[in-house]
Amino acid sequence: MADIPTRYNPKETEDKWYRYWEEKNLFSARPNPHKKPFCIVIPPPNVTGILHMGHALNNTIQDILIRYHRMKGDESLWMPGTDHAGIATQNVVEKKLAKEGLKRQDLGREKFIDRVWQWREEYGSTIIRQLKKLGASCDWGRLRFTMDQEYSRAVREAFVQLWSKKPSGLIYQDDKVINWCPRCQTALSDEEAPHRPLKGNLYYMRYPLKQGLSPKGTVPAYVVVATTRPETMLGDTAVAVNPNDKRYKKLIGTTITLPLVNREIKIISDSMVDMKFGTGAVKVTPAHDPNDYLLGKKHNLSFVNVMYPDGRMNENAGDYKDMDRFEAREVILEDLKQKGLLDKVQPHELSAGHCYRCHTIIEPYLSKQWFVKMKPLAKPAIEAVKNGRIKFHPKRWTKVYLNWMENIQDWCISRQIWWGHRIPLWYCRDCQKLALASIDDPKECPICKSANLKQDEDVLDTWFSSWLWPFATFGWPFEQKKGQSPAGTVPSSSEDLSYFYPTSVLVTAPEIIFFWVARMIMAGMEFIKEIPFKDVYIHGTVRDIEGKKMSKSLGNIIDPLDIIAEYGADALRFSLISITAQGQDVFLSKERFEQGRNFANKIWNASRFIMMNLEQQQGQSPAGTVPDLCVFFSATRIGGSAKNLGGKKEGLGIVNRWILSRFYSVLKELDRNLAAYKFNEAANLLYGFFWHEFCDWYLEMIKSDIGNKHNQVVMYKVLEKSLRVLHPFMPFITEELWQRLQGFLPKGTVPANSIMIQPWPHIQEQIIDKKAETQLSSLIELITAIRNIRQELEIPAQGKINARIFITSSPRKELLQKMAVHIRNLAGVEELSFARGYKKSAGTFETVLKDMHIVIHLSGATDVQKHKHRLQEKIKKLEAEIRSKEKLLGNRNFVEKAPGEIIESEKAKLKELRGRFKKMEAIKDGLR
RNA sequence: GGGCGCUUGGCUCAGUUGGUUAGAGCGGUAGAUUUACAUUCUACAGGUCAGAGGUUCAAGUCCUCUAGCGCCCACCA
Repeated sequence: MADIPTRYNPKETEDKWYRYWEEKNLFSARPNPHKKPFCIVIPPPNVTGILHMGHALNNTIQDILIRYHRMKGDESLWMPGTDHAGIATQNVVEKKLAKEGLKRQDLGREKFIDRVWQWREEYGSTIIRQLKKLGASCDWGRLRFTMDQEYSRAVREAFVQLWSKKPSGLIYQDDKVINWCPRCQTALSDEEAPHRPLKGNLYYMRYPLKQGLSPKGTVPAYVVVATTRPETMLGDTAVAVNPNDKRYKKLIGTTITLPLVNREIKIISDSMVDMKFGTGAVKVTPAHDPNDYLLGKKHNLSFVNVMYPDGRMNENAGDYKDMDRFEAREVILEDLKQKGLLDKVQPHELSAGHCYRCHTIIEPYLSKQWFVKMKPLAKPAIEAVKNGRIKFHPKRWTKVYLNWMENIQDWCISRQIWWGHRIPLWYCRDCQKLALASIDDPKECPICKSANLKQDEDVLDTWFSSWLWPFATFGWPFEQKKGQSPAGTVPSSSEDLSYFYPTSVLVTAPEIIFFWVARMIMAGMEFIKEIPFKDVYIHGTVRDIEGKKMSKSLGNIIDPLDIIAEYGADALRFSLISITAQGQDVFLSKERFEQGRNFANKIWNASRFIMMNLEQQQGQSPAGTVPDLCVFFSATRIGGSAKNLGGKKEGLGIVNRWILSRFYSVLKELDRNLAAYKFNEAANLLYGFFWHEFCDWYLEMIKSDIGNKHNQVVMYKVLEKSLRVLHPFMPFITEELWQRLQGFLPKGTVPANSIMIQPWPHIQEQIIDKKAETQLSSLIELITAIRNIRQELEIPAQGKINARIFITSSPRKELLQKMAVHIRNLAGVEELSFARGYKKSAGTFETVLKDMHIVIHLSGATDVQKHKHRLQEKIKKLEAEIRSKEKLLGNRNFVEKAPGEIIESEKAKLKELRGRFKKMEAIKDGLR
């Protein structure tokens, strides 16, 4: 077949087939009562996202599952979409504005939001295009966006439901110290402010007592407090000590004059104070520390906020007003030093929250925010996992989930940004009351009927919309929906939801468990009263070869799109999967992708070879015109029983029976691995089977008689089925080759559309032939042994050797005789003979292999010493093995307690080893 | 302070419920090639499975402890 190039070129196939699949609408899924549903909702990437290796891994896994189930006959839906990613997207657009010298405030809220939408029109589909490059078979007709009108309605619905939950709503507003990002200028949830270690200092500051030194010197002049954030001292409203601390007992209730601001504050006592830390006296800043906030509440302290939202000091900071918080720190320290109030400075490792979007150090900040009460939501979500309705894979994540859920804190959901779902609460400007929470924009105040209403300024946390993803994407809520979509297009009732929900599996990374997985479970239980998914598969994090997380700032990124361009999407997918052990992190280097590329090329060339030979047998005309082959193809109908082949299975010949048996044995294991989410094992299984068994042994063996009809049929069948089972892993190359193979189908058979909708091969137990598998592995062993001697003795490849095989069992002898042609061809043996009884002859080189004694006759000189040396080494190994077996079998405990079959096999093994040892010794002694 | 993961040939990693001689890819060494594929083929070398103890007839695999590395959570100012 002259038109098949010798190398696989992904560029010529990938886009072509992706377009084809989309045109044929092969990704779409609709409720089908005759099929089982299988559904995955995609973790919606940010609209600002560009495909990174984490995405590539995450989506390859999902695509494998979806394609696998689609082929297995499930109605398989992969629901796609993107996330509006409030803060991230707003930041991107603000940066763009900054280049024009503008701030978002210059535009105003509405115009700014218009700009964001504009931005999303232009760039928002980048990630979708990239997912397509990867081969993702999402049902794109259903693409959702969390800011879509329909979706936004779901968000409001969820808010209002929680708000109006009986007996008391689950949403409340409160003044609390929350995580504040001074750069993004918004509140964040605890999850959005991960703690990172920070090198800093512990500053010991002297706070003078108001009464000063007592006459007898029994009271000190000052109390020393330690802090890592000196700038917050401007907001101190107390100093706290432990009530049991003898050092400070007398001072409790006395007054301190706070330096620099000269505020009078009290020394209070609280058991929360750790006597062992610092000086045992702690400054209390209720407006800038969550602990101090609690103390402040408990002891009725005043709350002095000393910062503007942007992290500069405010009017409460006196002389330090308008300084940045870290600049103020330095100046304050200097001023304290001047006054002799800086006691000492110690280096100190601390950890501080960082904004997960811009990495700025979080300021604990007192402000009025909206919260969701989480305990009531967590309860059923904990139950769903505890009773096994939702399972984590690997299991260990269950504990992580439960631990978090059982200690869950209320969720701060208000954000002081513009891009997002605005909180659906309205206030009346006239009666000055909170008017209502509503799904639709209200026209008037329900209390005073005024139309002068104002909506809350804040937007909701992005995750407040994502947690609804598994059902909001199906059009929830339904009852309020008016009007159906045009007949026969997208079902707009709850039909989809009731068919596909609960979804089958959620695939994501560990860092998303709290943000999203846990919350989706809570939302599912709360709003649908049903779990959102049955399985959660947590895969590892993609790291660079040194174990660092890949990130732009570290500059260690391997761009999946570069890999696709260089090696192809299939290579990217296959390599990623084959190195990703279940749930373990992935350490990546570019070279890793060569394996995938090489494998793709191997598949390509094996197919090329087979097609060339099918064609050669059939002349240049389309294959199906050769009647003989037609008969065979129709007799064997894909998936048909091998018994139909040429009358009976035996007629196929042992090599064909072997490869068919291996295929189905591998298939069995493949199914097992996929069901257990062991993708790497599945991939490596296919790799080993296709490359080493099918190409290196099977094709090499049938090569010499490739025109044989049995060989023709079997090589075709195994190739065709291998392509199918490889398809979920490597969709593009398998489609390309499978389409080419269609040309060999008998005339009149209508070729199917695409490999992706072919049935997944059924396991055919009657074709699995363990006897043939054993026989072939013994043949392979024999051939390998002869090759080994050959190379050991440095016999050139063209050098002729003759071999005589002594074998006592006559059925085994007959069998080997039948396969003699393979021994000749693959081991390069010219004259081959078999005999039952061993006879010593001169000028030979020998080795012993289980029940076979191999004698090689050579012409020409060879290195006898080398051979002898190697023999000696093998004998040594044998001796060691024999000794350990003897010891084992000599152990009374073993003989009494081990299962009979184990003992028997050990005995047989020992016998065989002893026999082999004897023969090897004899061979060695025969050598001079 | 809790929790989790990892430690297996030069490198990167697999190893199901304990049961023959612990596997793969890359790298190394030696050889092959007008043959489907040099993105190839063949053969070889290389491992006391981090350390110690325990359970067991039998441990890379189960238990305990130790060491090193990594991650997550937590209000040590």
